[in-house]
Amino acid sequence: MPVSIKDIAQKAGVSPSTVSRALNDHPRISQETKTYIQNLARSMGYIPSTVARNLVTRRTATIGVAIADLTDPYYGRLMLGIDDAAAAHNYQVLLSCFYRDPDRELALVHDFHKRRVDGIIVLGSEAESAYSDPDQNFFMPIVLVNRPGYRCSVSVDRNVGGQMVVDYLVSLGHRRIAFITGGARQRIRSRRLAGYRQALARHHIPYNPDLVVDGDGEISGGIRAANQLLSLSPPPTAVFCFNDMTAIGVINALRRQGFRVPDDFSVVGFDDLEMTAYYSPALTTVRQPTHEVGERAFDMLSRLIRHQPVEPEMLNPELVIRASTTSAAQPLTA
Amino acid sequence: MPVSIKDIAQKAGVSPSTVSRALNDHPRISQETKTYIQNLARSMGYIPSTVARNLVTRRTATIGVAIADLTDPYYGRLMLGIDDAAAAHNYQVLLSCFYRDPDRELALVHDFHKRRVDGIIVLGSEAESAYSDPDQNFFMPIVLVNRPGYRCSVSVDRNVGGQMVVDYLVSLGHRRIAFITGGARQRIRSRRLAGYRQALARHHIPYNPDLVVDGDGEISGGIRAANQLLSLSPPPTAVFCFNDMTAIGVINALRRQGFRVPDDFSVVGFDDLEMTAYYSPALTTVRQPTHEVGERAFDMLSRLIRHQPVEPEMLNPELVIRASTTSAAQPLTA
DNA sequence: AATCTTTGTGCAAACGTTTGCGCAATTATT
DNA sequence: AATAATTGCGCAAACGTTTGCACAAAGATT
Repeated sequence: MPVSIKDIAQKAGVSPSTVSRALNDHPRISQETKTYIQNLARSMGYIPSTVARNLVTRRTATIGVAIADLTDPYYGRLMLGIDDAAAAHNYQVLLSCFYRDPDRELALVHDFHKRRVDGIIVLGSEAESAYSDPDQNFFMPIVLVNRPGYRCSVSVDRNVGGQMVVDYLVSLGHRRIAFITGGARQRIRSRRLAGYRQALARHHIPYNPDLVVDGDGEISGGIRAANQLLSLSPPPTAVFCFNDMTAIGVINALRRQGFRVPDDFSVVGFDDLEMTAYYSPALTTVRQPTHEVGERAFDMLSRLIRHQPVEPEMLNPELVIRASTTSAAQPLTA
Repeated sequence: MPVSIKDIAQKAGVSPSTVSRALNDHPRISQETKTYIQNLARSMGYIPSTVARNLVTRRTATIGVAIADLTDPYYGRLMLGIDDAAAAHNYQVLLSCFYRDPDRELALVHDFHKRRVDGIIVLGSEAESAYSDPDQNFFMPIVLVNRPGYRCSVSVDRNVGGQMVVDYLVSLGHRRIAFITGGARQRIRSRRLAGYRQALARHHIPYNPDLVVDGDGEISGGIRAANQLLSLSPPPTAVFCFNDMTAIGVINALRRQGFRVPDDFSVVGFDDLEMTAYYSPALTTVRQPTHEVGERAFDMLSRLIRHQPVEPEMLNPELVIRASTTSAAQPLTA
C-alpha cells in the first residue's frame, strides 16, 4: 500500500491541502513548510498517484500512440520524433501495438479513450475510415500518420515518392516496372500506386495490371510477390516495392532463383531504414523525414487539444539512389 | 466532456450504483434493467473512465513495459510474447522507450509507479543495479529481461550462447577471435563476454584484451569497432558481435575496406533478427526463444503480482549457422 | 399464515488527489 | 492608528467509479 498525501499530512501535522500545495510548489506556501514537507515526502517514499490526480484535474497530460508493427524500425523512428516533441511539451506518451489488425487497432483506440488520454496518434492505421465514423463515439483528438484522406493527418507525399521512383527507373531505360503493394487492403487507397500510375502515364507507358502484385509490407510478402512476378513472361526489369522490408524479401527471392540485383533486376524500396543502407546491394529507396513527421504529428495533436485549427500536412520524400538499381539491360525478348 | 455513469443514471431514473452494476453484469440486477441500461449507455456514447475505476479498485490490470530501443526489432519480438501472454490474462500493456538512457529508464519506471500499474517489465535495462536499491522506493513487482543478476528475471543464457559461438569458430580453425561488446557499460557484466572467455580457456587459447572492443549495440558501433579491429596486427580472423545490428555494421566496414565475408573474416551475430537471414551473406547468429522469453516474463510478473514465489529463469539459445562464417584461411602471418 | 430466502435496487462511503473559498495573522499603506 | 493588502494555511467539495450494507418486495418454505 503506497503512502498517500494524507499519511504525510498526518505525520507533518498539517492538512492534506497544504501537503499537496507544498509538493506542487504553490506560491502561497512558506518556503519553510515546503522544504520540510518535500523532505518528509521523500523520506517516506511518497510517489504521487497520477490516477487520482488525473481524475480531479480531468486531464492526463498523456497522449496515446497506436503502432501497426513493432518489428518494423520505420515506426520506431517515427516514435523518436513523437517522443522528442512530447517531452518538450511535458507530455507523457503511452504506446501500444496492434499488429496490423484493424480490430485490435480500434480496441486500442477505445482503450486510450477509457484511459482518458488527451489525444491519440495512430501510426499505420488499418482502419482509417472508422475515424470519420460518428458512431464510434471518438470524443478526443486523433491524428493519423500517412493517411492523407483523414482530416487530421500528417503524411509524407507517397504519391510524389512513387512518381520519383518511376521517373528515375524510366530514366534508366526501364519500361516494364512492377509494383508490389503493402497488402490487398492498402491497394485501393495506395498513394504510391497512384503515383506509379501517374508517372507511367506521363511517360506514355501503358499500365499493365499484371505488374502490380500484393505483398504485405513484410519480408515474406516480398518473397511471394517476387516469385509471382518471375512467373510472368516477360518478367519486369525493375521492381518498385511498398517498403524496404518488402524489397529485402524481393532481392532474396530473386537471388535464390539465380538472378542478380541490380544486373538482372533493379529493385527500389521505400522508407530508407538504416539497415538497408548497409544491405548488399545497398538499397535504392525513398527517404522520408520521419523525425519531422513524428514531431509534426505531435504538434498537430497538441493544437487539436488546445482547440486550434489544423489542416492536413504533407511532407516531401527524397529519392536515395544506391546500388540496387542500374540501367535496364537489353530486353531479353527482342 | 464525456458522459458519466451519473448522466446515464439520471436519464434512466435509477441510481448510479445500479448503472454501474448493470454495465458490469452484476448478478443481482434484473436482466430487464441490464439490457435497458446497456443500450442506453451505448446510445449515449458512454465510455467508462479507467482512471476513476482504477482509483477505487486500487488496481489497474495494466503492466508497464520499458524498452531500450524501438528501432531494434529484437525488442519488438519480445513484445509479441508479452502482449500475447498479457492479452490471455486480461492485462493491458503500456509501452515506453528509454532510448538506452539509464536516466530515462528510471524516470520511466518512476512514471509507471505513479500510474499505479500492477507491475513492470524492463527490456534491455541499463540501470540494473537500481532495482536492488532500497532507496528507489520501488514498491511494485519488476521483472528484468536478460539481466540474470537480478532476483526476478528471465534471460536466455548468453553465456552458453557465447560459448557456442566460440566453440563453433574454433572448430572452423579460428584462433584469433574478436569480440565486440554492446557498449562500455555492458562490458563488465556481459555474459556473452564471459562465455567467450570461458570457451577460449577451454580451448587453451590465451585471452587477448586487444581483441575485445566496444560497440554500442547499433550499426554505427559495429562499424567503429570493425575499423578498430582492422588496425590490429595481426587482425582477427573471426568477429563475434554483441548482436545482429552490430554484425551488420561490421560486415559493412569490412567490405568497405575491400575485405570479403566470410572469405577474409568470419562474422557472427546474436539475436537472429528476421532480416539478417536475408542479408548477404546470410548471418550466422544465435537464435533466442524471444516469444517464450516474453511469455515467461509476463508469467513471472503475474506470479509476483499474486505474491507467489518466483525464481530466475534461464532459457537456452541456439546456434544458427548460415553464410557469414567459414573455415579459417591459412594465417597470413605464418 | 408466519417465517425465511431471494431478488432488485438505493445510500453513502471510499479511492487519492486538487482547488475555490474562507479566515486568521502578519505586513504594508495611508 | 486605522485600514488595506498579503501571506499561510485549513475546510470541504469535487472528479467518476465501485461496493458493503440496508431494505423493500416478491417468492419459497414451513
